[in-house]
Amino acid sequence: MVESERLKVLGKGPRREGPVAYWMSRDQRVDDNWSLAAAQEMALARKAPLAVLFCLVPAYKGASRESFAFMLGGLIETARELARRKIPLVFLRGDPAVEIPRWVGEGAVSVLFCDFDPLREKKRWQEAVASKIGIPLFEIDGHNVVPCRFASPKQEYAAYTFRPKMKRLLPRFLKEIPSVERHPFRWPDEKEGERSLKVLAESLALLPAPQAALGPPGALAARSRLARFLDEGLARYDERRNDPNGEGQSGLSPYLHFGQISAQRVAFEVSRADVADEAKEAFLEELVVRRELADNFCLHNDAYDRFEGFPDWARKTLDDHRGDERPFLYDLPALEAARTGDPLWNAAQRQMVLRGRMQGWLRMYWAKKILEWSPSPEEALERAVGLNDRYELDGRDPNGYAGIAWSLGGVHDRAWPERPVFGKVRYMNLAGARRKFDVDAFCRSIPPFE
DNA sequence: ATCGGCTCGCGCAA
DNA sequence: TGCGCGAAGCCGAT
Repeated sequence: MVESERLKVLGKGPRREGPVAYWMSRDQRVDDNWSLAAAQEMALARKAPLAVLFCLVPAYKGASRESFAFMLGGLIETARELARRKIPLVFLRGDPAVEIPRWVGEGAVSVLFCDFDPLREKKRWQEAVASKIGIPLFEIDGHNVVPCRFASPKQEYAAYTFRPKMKRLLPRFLKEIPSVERHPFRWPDEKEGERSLKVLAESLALLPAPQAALGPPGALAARSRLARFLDEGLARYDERRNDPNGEGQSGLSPYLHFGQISAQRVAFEVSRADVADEAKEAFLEELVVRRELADNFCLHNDAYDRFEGFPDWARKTLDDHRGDERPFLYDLPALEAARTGDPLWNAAQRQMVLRGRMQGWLRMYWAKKILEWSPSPEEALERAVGLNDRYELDGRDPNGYAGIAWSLGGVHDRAWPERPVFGKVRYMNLAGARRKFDVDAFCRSIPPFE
């Protein structure tokens, strides 16, 4: 039974007979998917067929072809899993605001479910779809462990204001998730799913061959990554996560971003793991508190990727320092090609481009240096967001926008001693990195661009 | 190696 | 209204 806390009615319409559909976007999995479970629950109650829709938006936010390949690889697995349960995955391409209503109308669908997503493009698509389809549109938040709208009704000032709310609510959401069963009511067009699978495979064939450095996509790969982390990484997570040398982090971020694994599943397994409480707390702090704080930030702050989204004190202090001399200025091509005077920054940039992921602590350092080396905060923000969205497998995600806003604009942070360019925004430098870990070993470990 | 100061504002206690 | 405290820090003093 899906909790009402996960549900928001985005569109209303008359109750009528007909198939049920789920417009999958951010949660691209079959297992542990509350939206899909809710859709099936309703379809079973109505003795109606069920289909899952996915609408691919070409060139979405400048994502790299490797990111698309990672997503499509996961979607093919999802399509096969759905087929085993006699549920077609219908694969559309184009503008969701056009394609979803068209398909819903042609199929005489009676109810549509969708995922929760706080980003503006997704909200606009959902609004457009809701206004066009004339049937109920139900949003289900199965991406967050504690549903975002329920966790807090406003933008949280910092982690310390959000953490107690999460701590209080988390236990009631750490539980088993209903599985999706073989659907007894057949979709009218039996070939629909097969045709989509073919289109998916063709789309994937046009993209670059999967690179081993990026890691394998899909729900199965995500589960085995989780199993390995529970086995080998979790116990020492607290001491190793901030060292870019080695495998201290879980490596789950790309899977979580595409919803190839459920955060609730990860949190549930971690909470039951046989390790010290400190290790669990440290990981759940990242997975739940920080990750879901990012959704909170984007949902309640329309300017989540703009200067105007920074807190007053940070905007003021950055304004005060606009005229400061910037001794090292790089243009975007120099940054993109990892040709700056900072070997650590260059290595971090290469790690992102070559592997589609950057170690967590380095992401902060990386973004702050872009502020230091850009003519204005606005330019820095645009560059950081653009590079992150393009090259990170987990780019185009609230976590990226919140992380960059933390680094450049003091979001969820506090004021620090005033200095050039940064003003009172927290500063980081290479000396600090050297204090924390072996910088040279890290730089050597990332190969140069050829 | 360790420590205090730097600095802002939220949220709670009073 | 006062007070404690906070994602990953820096820097200089001891």
